[in-house]
Amino acid sequence: MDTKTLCLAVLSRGPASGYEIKKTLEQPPYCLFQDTGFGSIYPALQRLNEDGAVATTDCTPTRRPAKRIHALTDEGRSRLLEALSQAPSPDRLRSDFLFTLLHGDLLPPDLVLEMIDARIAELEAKLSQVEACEPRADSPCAVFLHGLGRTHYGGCLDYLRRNRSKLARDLNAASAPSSKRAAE
Amino acid sequence: MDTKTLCLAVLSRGPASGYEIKKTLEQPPYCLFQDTGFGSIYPALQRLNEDGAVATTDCTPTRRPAKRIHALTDEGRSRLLEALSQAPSPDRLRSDFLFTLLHGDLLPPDLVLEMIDARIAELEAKLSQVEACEPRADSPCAVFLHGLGRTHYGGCLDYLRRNRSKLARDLNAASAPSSKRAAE
DNA sequence: GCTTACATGTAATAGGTTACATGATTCT
DNA sequence: AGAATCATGTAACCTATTACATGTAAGC
Repeated sequence: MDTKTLCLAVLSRGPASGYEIKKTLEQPPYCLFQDTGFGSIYPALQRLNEDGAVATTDCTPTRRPAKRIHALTDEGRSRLLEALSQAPSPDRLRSDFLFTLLHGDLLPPDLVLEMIDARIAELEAKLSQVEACEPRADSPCAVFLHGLGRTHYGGCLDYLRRNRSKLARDLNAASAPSSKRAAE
Repeated sequence: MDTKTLCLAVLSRGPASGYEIKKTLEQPPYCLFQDTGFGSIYPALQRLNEDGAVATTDCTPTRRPAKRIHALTDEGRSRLLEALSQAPSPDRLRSDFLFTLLHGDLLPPDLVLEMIDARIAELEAKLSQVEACEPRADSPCAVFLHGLGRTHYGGCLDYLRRNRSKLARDLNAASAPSSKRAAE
């Protein structure tokens, strides 16, 4: 999904400014599977306006960078529908954490364990963030997605918590086969 | 992680050509959280060679595009270690599927359900792919990651399978509040 | 008074993806 | 003989990130 479609999707919930779109995208559920900066949003909104997909009106002309509210047009709505109807392109995950973990054998055991602890803390934060934003009950899809998010984060968290100590043992056994110093 | 680090990591398992690196990256476990094309790999290897991080030797000089084997140098190894020791930057997931699902209320229920079925099939394929590649028992980190992958895919799959029918019901109830045609 | 949040936009850069270009070898 | 796989590389393009540039309003 390109930034234009992203903007259209957010605008389908109601008119908004570029700044507000960015804020919406920063919060769950969007922040869980998308990320975009101002540098992508503003140009996208301009092109969308040129193409007639959104109607832009200056809301606060007195203010210097006037707040520009963008509203979906019929053209924009049908474009969004079309984009959404396409077969979704495969997920793209870039995870430095997972990548590092895969090569954890090259690193000092303590460092690996620290990274896992940090990840556990992050997942806890994300999970409570997800749980905090209750989906609207009138949207079956939002409810479904909410549950999926909870399952995903909860499952990973659970795994990390339950297998951390085993990894710690195995790692220390591998790094000290004979008998180095035991504790630090 | 940029492509250069990716190449160094693959080369830490042993010398390889650019083509072989690409193949390795296409398979689990790498393919689960990374993706890179030839257009990124070959330039990266050239720069790595210029920087002295890898030693490149033409393996089959008779063949026209000679097979070029790249081997990690000490410089390359310490560079890899350094990159791996950094605090991992946050995961970046771009999921058209999740994005579409979030806006599923705008789409015909049947289309949403079809997408979920397709996703279930994809996840089944990925899970069996992950389960097929048994990690080396001597690498605690690889074993840990393998378990994490299984937990992740298994958990998502389980959720989708168990909640699909509920979503179908809710979606049809929402789209036909009174009494449209029942079946198609 | 200072800092944070609001608010928009441009320009430079870096990076990756796609398409192109070429050719050998192996399998069917 | 033809297709698929092996094998490397360049160039164009597209996109996103980053830094820059500017200014207001609200809260501390």
